[in-house]
Amino acid sequence: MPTRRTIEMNYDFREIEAKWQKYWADNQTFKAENHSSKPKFFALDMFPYPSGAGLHVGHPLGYIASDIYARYKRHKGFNVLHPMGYDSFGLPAEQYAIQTGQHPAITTETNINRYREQLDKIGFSFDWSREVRTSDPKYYKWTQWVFIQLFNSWYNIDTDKAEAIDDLIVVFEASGNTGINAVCDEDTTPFSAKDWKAFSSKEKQEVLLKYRLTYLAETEVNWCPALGTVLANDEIVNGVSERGGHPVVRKKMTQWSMRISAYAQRLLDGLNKIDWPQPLKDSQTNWIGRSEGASVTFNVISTQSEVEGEKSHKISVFTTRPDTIFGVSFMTLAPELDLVHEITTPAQKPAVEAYIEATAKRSERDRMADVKTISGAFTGAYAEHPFSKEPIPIWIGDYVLAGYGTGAVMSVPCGDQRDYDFAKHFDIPIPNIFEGVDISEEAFADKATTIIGNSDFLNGLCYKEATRKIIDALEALGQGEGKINYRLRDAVFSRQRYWGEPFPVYYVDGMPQMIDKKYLPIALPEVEKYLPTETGEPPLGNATKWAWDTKNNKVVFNEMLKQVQHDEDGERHSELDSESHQGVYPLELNTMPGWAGSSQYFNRYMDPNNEADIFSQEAINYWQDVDLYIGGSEHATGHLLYSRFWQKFMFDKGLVPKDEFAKKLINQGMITGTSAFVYRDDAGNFISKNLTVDKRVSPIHADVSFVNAGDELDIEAFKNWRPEYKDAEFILEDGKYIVGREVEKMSKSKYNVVSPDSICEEYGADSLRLYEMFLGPLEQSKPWNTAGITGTHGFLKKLWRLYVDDNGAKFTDAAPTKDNLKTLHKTIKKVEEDIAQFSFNTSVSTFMICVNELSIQKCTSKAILEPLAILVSPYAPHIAEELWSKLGHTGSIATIAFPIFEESHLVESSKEYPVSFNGKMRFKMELPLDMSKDDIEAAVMAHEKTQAQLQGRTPKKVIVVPGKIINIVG
RNA sequence: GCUCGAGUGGUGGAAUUGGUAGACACGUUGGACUUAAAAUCCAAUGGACAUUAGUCCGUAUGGGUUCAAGUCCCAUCUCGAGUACCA
Repeated sequence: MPTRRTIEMNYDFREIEAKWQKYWADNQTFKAENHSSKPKFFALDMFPYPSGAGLHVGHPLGYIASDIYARYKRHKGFNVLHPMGYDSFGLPAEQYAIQTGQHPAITTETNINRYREQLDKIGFSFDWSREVRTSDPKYYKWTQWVFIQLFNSWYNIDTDKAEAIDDLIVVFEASGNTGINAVCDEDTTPFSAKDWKAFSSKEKQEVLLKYRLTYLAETEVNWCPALGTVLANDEIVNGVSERGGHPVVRKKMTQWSMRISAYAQRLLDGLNKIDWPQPLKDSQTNWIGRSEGASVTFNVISTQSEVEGEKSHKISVFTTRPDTIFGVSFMTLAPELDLVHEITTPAQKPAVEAYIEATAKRSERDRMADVKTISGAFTGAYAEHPFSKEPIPIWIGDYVLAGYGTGAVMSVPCGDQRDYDFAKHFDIPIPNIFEGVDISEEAFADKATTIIGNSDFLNGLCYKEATRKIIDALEALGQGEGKINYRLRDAVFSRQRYWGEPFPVYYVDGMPQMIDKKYLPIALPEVEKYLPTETGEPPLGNATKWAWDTKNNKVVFNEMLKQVQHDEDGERHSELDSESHQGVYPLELNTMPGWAGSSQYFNRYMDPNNEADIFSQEAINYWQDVDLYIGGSEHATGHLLYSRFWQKFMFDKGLVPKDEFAKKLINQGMITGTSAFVYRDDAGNFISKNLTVDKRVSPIHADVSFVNAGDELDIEAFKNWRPEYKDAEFILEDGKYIVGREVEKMSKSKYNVVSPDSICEEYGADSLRLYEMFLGPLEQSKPWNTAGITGTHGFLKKLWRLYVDDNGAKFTDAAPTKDNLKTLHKTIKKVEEDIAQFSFNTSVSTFMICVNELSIQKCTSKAILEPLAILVSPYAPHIAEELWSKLGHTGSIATIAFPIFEESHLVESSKEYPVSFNGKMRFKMELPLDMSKDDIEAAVMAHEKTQAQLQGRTPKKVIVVPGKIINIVG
């Protein structure tokens, strides 16, 4: 039993860490103030989804890095905002609810509590008074509120920002929509002020919906009738659902969409002013996919079969190569375009319809994955070339995607490989419009060396000139114009799920109405079952109390609705005539997607308990934006793009002062697990790894907790793991069973998960924090190996012994020696440089070197040991606090000023020069640093080893770089 | 296919503007202390040759630039991440 004395003298991390974690909580040490004379610093982590599996050692990596930075900034005199919260809406909780009937709110609460316990044990300096949870009605009230703001806005291209929909109505009333330059639906038709005034209220709402930044639209989704739900592309494998293997069909559904495409150019431009990793910026750039070119309209030539009175058709295409327009030998349409049915001739109808049916069966992903197979069908129709007036056959082909551009291309086989392959396959002519280029084998797509030929008025021109000239000609003809196209599509914002934010929306006459801010939040209703309804409605269709009473402004029971009608597809419609509804209307049944709650949480942290506003202007004006954001790169084109979009929208509305929410972003790398394998032969025996050569064995994952640092298996533990292993035979080598090891993603199913709890228990949080950083560069992925933690744990013990030994406190008031000061200041310098570059692994080594040197120097001087404790504090805060109090200080070390580096302690008078011969280092010699080049050369030449190296030769050249190196050539 | 990133001992990884390759750890080996173990401390540890002195090889591969290359240039290979018929 340890005496009081040994607890005092030994590094008892368990007691120390518990003590300081309690101190920080009791004293609210890390509470950030919204009023401060100090400069602000906002250090943010991507908040986690609280899964049932808890944290493994990979999760805290980024949190430790940002915590070190946050603590460092406090030492540097900043008012630091370092919050944490939970992205607590999501599918796993809902799945669990479906299986067990347990309410997702309960499992979510349980998981959050477990996360909190695990996070607390690691000693983070989070300001927990600012915690947010996306599934908390007090939080999602503001998610709903932002949605309403988006609904009430439209995008004005002339001012290049979002503006109030009310202002748009004023314009409509005065002059219709013809003078408006807005981002809106493609099918928006022109109307005058007079037309507008003549529209019914419903017609007006329909028109406005085409302009709103969030709007209802028919979207194609992957519908799985058996599961009664919509699936994401990656939930579909080989055309059937991943869960259950049910068939999936493409289906059009009315869903909320976000007009993010309005911000495409600004999202692109904004990348230039933020310090984010280049790969992440690249992937956003590719995702937005800007391409410059022209839109060209082709007239479809009337066919004899055309029904009388049918309007003439036009096909609009986008092309990046309008200069090659004289090389067009056919056009290709996406099979799903409605236009296809309208232009197909009777003779071609069977072939075309068969083809459309065949492509509908393939998922979008299948179609995209299969690049090699060329398929298509001729419609029998022809388009007219805008200049040559020649007829151009119109084909359909699944290599043209309905969702990109207009879903139609002008095919130039000599200039585009896909068009070339298509033309070859179907024996379509391939006219050559390039000067001096052979296209008998493949298409020619190099813009830089293009000289146009065989193209009427474009002959002899290069790509740039031809493009300019053809766009002018198209404009003169009224059949085209220069255009910039973006790949970025509007984002679907509806999910047929239960565990998400409800929309603050009810429907009158099928038109969506927003609920006033006063009555928010609209809380998730209770449901019996979390599955879709029998009629195929989303889970909220099961709610019995889910209607909006506009008289009393509250959610009421569905009985208050007079009737609910369903159409053939099972969709609920509010076909209640205005007499019968008595002011009660059906509420939206969809919920918001996972990214809704995470798109503005960083701003909410600034003023998380504000009930009147999303945040006060005072708070946002003080905190401004995120100074450092750390998180995984997997969010590159999801969360990080949507958040930037919402931020720009909020900026347009004057709600936030910055149009980019995070100045600096770092992607932490993944920590991989080192899986362990045992090898079972056909007889069921387990054979030690090195005896498996030439044997037929199957590797089986063994839990890594059964394996020691020497890869030896704890056979008893393994036998007790599973009943089927109870009586297994083990064939040993040298009396041991050795496992095989392999680096894989850390995952429960691979039994290679290491939990931070057991590490904290055995070695302490400070050891864990240091080790996670010591593993390697923050941004790289690296394998976890628990055995190595003895390195950082040993360092902490060594650090402790610098201050305390068996006789108690060691430190003295003795003046520091020159060596002591040199060691200290070398460390300050290196650590500050490392933190500035987020190179935390090298600063841990630097601490080790520092402590090794001070131990050798037998340093006991408080003048060294006090600043050292502060230096270490961001990395290993518990031990630093304890040492600080042992040094006689009261209160926390957290805001004590960081030691100041003084160059004077590092000034050297001499240098041990490496002396190289023909670039190879042979020996070293100590020389004064102020020695002139000539004197150095003379000294080196006089050295006996130089003569031995030269063996009588005369050097051709002697290179002296003062303070660096000497190289003798010859 | 395209875009981006990375290849250094048995392992994780160091190495400012080109200037002593392998810091710091883990592991391994030997030693001290101990009845023993743990803990701790000391020493060795890229490879080959050599009694020592020392020599040669060595940062994925092949070239190149340079007094000097892990670092710069060209080509190739391998691995990882993202993305995908984008007109």
